[in-house]
Amino acid sequence: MKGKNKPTSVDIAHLAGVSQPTVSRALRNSPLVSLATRQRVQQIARDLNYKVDVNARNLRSQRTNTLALLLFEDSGEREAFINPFFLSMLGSITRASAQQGYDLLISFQQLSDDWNAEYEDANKADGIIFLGYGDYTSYIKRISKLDHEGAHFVTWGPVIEDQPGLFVGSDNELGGFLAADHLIRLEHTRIAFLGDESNDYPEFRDRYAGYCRAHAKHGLEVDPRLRVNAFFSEECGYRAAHTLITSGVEFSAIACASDLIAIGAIKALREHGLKVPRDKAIVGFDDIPTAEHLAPSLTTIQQDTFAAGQALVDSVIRSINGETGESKLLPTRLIIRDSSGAKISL
Amino acid sequence: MKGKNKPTSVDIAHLAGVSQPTVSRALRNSPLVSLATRQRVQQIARDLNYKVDVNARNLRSQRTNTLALLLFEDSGEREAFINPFFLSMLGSITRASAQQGYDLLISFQQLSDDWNAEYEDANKADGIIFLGYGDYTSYIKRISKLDHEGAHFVTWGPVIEDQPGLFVGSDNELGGFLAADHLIRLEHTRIAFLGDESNDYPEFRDRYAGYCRAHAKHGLEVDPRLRVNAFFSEECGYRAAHTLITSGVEFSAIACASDLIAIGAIKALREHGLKVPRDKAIVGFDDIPTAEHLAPSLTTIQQDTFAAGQALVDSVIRSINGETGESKLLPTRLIIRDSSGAKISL
DNA sequence: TTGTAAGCGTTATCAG
DNA sequence: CTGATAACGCTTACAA
Repeated sequence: MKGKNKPTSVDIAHLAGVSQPTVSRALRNSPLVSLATRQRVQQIARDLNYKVDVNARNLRSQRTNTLALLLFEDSGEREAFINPFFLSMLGSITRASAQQGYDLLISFQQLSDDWNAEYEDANKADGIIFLGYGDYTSYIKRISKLDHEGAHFVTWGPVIEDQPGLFVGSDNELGGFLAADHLIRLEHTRIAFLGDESNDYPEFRDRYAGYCRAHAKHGLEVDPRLRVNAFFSEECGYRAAHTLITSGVEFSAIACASDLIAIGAIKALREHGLKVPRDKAIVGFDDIPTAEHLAPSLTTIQQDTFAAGQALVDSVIRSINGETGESKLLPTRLIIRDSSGAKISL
Repeated sequence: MKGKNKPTSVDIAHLAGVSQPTVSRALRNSPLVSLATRQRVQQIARDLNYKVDVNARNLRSQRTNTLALLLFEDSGEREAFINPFFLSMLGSITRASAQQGYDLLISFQQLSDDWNAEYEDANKADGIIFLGYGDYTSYIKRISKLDHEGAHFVTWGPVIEDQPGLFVGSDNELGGFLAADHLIRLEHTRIAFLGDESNDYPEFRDRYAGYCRAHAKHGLEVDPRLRVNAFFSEECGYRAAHTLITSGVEFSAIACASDLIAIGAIKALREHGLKVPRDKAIVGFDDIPTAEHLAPSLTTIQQDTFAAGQALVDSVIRSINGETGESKLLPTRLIIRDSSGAKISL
């Protein structure tokens, strides 16, 4: 049934009347092999549909030409649901690694799992890209360990000085600033912030920090009662907005720590008879594909997933090659649409 | 710098005072090894953080425990843009393969590329999952070849009798039927169809066939002028709708061959001052995440990506294990939202 | 420019 | 239940 007698380099060596290493060299286009033999060997290889056995190659060379992408999610997200922002990242990482000639092995992990799992230890991959939102205190430990072991990896997340390993991340502080600054310029002074309150998630913490800086810049006080706990999901955003509305705390706008939260918040507002942006202005964060199609279309902070994918892949590869990598902070930008009421009031 | 002296099974053998194959057996929990040695060996392995080198293992066993996912796109899609429907598929395939204990190697290909590339030939993977929309006539040839070579693969796409290889796909004909039937029940008699006209894309052809069947069932003629060429993207849908509107052909509803097409069509209608669903009713296809958030929310045909991912993974794995697999047709269902005007007119 | 020899770290096969 | 021995198919050194 299997029918396939895969040809080996030895077979080709026989047919071409050369030694087996010569075949190997010829196929790698080594200039050490004469043009004549090189072409002869390559022709035969093509005829037989010969493909180098990567396992043998990897075993011998101790290199896999493969990157592993570990996507971890902290909370018990609904099965088979992936945050659309990470899906975009996944797409751009896939393209970037293909472009660099690396295969990509992908894996979903629970943060609770034994993480680095075995990708580099088992020689499945030469390097690892970590992607996800996670509790910082929990993953910083694992990362330190990996770093000590000399693993090659890069993490998507907060870019902080003096932390082990390489990081690539968006400028969340800037994003938070831009969002709040935008709303303040639209004359909002009571702006709620829907995001994680624990400070364990540096992305969210930084977005809030930017929010605070915008307030400071405009001489506004930050009212802690306007910060409402919400995690990633639409569901969380919905509940948070509901809590906010029923709390009686006065507000005229909401800066959301993610687009999913914003979607949930809009839903909650609508159920309370509040119109966006007429009654409450909304700004999201991420710029997921859905954002532009929402009603009203969502003003949000865009993260450049394309650049992010490239930067992540470049970083790991540099690390693999022993070059000293550097962490990289990517700019975020404000995308003005309808939900913030900017177009109406301008 | 690399600092890592990865332990091998030989090291463990020394420490445990047993032969190296015994170590190997113990680690695989073989009952052939006495409980005592098994535990001793496993303890040492844990202490040293030993991980089996997969390249050595794969080379020797000629099995990789890895699946390859080839996502191909036919047209010159915008870089880094992936059809959201395939992104969902990708998510569910990733989960399903993890669940079955397989690693997943993913790769984007242009249909023009040398496809099967080398995944199975190079022993990178034990089996392949093909995902994408593609010109049937073009890929059927490649698939036949793979089939002859005894490769283990499954294709997402049209489930047709007597074609080589294994297929898993949605019941597109049913979906097309449900969409048109729904509109006809809402008293539409002039329903445009926006999708590929060439018949080279069986998914689209089947959706149109279902559309025709619904017309026949209700005793309606199908007007070929109502079939307008559109491919996958929002852009295509936009242009197609524009063409339709300016053509002067009368219509009161549109069945779109994908949600992206529907999004583009809605945009075009709006620009012509036509309201959905008041002036024109719309039904999409796929049920991408954005569909429910559109304004108006999109009535569409849902494909069960969760079941699809599982079925695909199950199929390849069965094929790998030499079991005779069977193609699988997954049901599609109508999701009624606002764009078809159902809720209003009922 | 080519060939020879060795070895990458496992698992398979046999014999004990 | 355990051990010796031989592969798996390639790349690297080194020799010619």
